[in-house]
Amino acid sequence: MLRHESAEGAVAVRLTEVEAYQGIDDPGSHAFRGRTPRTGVMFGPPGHLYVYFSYGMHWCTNLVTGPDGQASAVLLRAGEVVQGHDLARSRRPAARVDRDLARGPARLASALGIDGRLDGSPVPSDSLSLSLSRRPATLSTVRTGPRVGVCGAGGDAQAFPWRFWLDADRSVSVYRRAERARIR
DNA sequence: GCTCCGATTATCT
DNA sequence: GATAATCGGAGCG
Repeated sequence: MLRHESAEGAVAVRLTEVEAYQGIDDPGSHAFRGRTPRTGVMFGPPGHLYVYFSYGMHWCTNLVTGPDGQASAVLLRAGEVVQGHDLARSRRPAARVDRDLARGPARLASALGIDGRLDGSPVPSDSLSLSLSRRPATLSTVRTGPRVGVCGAGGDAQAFPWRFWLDADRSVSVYRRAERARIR
């Protein structure tokens, strides 16, 4: 469960879908081409947010997981809002039902009120915390598969089956064009 | 529920 | 100058 408390209030999300990115050896990772100004945080110590801007309009949130210098991170792809529903709804006016509040990486960042200003923020901190959910995942409910929207070798389902989601959880993001196109 | 399509810009080559 | 770890809305069923 990830919780962000800002001046507007607190929103917490129970994570239901993530993707792993290993680092400089992973062709699907932003870190693959080495350290750049954008990816600098990923190369730092674990326990920090790596927030990047995608497709010209969306923010996506990662948690740096590997040791200093390794650039491993986990992309937070989807979740279920479990605290601060009203605030999350006001940040996500396009979501018609609560299930869609954090169903997708950019939606999750938006619902939590995370943007580029939080790039590099430590977790935990006064405003950010990560904790066990009241409904923790079990091995039998976690499914794995190819990562979404990753182009080239990094999207190879055999080599990098590093998308993890809760089976049958309706807050898991839907497959969209980028992934379907790769399957064909 | 599904498919198609356009929006919009930081980042790197 | 091309690309991209995406989303929302329209139209259909």
